[in-house]
Amino acid sequence: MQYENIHHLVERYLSVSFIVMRKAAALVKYELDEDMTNDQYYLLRYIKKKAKCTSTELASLFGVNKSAITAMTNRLVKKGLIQRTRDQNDRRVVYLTLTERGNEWIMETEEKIHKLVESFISKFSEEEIETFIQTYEKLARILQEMEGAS
Amino acid sequence: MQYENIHHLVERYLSVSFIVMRKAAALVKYELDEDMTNDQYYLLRYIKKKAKCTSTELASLFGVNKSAITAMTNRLVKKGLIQRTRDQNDRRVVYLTLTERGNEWIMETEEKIHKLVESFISKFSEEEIETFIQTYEKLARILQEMEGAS
DNA sequence: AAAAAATAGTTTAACTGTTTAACTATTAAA
DNA sequence: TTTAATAGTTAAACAGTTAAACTATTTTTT
Repeated sequence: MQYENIHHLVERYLSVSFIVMRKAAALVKYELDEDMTNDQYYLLRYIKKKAKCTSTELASLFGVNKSAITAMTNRLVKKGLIQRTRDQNDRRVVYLTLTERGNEWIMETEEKIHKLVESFISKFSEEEIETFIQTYEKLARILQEMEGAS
Repeated sequence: MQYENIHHLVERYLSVSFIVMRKAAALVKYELDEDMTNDQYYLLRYIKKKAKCTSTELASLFGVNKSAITAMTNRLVKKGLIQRTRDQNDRRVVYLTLTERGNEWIMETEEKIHKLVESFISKFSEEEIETFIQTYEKLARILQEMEGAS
């Protein structure tokens, strides 16, 4: 498939995705407690959704080495927001779960972040945002497939 | 404006934007030389586009403190990819420009990154991608306005 | 014109996130 | 029962970030 202005489309995509990434990150950061980072928020958010998960799973989700996850989880354990428990059937595996404090923190924070996202999503028509998210989700699937292929 | 499933839309947006951000970053990184980072690519890309720019401008673009830009530009100067020159009219101002090597590097790299982005953009119909980018650009404008307001 | 305030950029210390390589412990496969 | 593979950690080195204090210069106020 070949478009006339493919070069221009790519330029627009690169510029806009960079800007949205940085500005959205800044707005999310603004909602968090002083001592918490965006990555820590996304990590806790994921554990909350899955109830429990492993380092390997997080490394794949974040697209980083497992040792990066070890470092991040160490900080969250130190803060008392998550805990490690070994699988009794396969003692290589370590499950990460939220502590009570971790659960409270992510609940409160999710509320703030939801309000933030609502505040800009509500500036689009329902049809526009639905179409946008559908294409975005298709893009996510394509990127995940490409990762495996390359 | 109130949607029925606003909560669900926000959840989808948060999940998909996180995944696309991380996976796209991994794919871009894969195209770069070993010793170059994504942020360095985006910084050089911006200087190329503007021909010359200042720390303050980059700090605003990246949404970070000026000292973060100083650190980044120091590394790029050390690598011989950019250079600093003082404005003769206002000697507080330092302009950043590409060196010849910096220009060559960004030209080669832009070609690789364009091919990468084309490879997934071409999986959408022209109408779908045009609509998507338009909404994405509208989102970028909204986020930039919000930043000023908050 | 002199003093005060604002602007552009740098330095430093401390921290988060990241990779690579070497490592431990455990389980699965030959 | 060796050998492989898997799950996770450690340590060193670096990129990116913030906050606060700083230098140098220009603009505004009085």
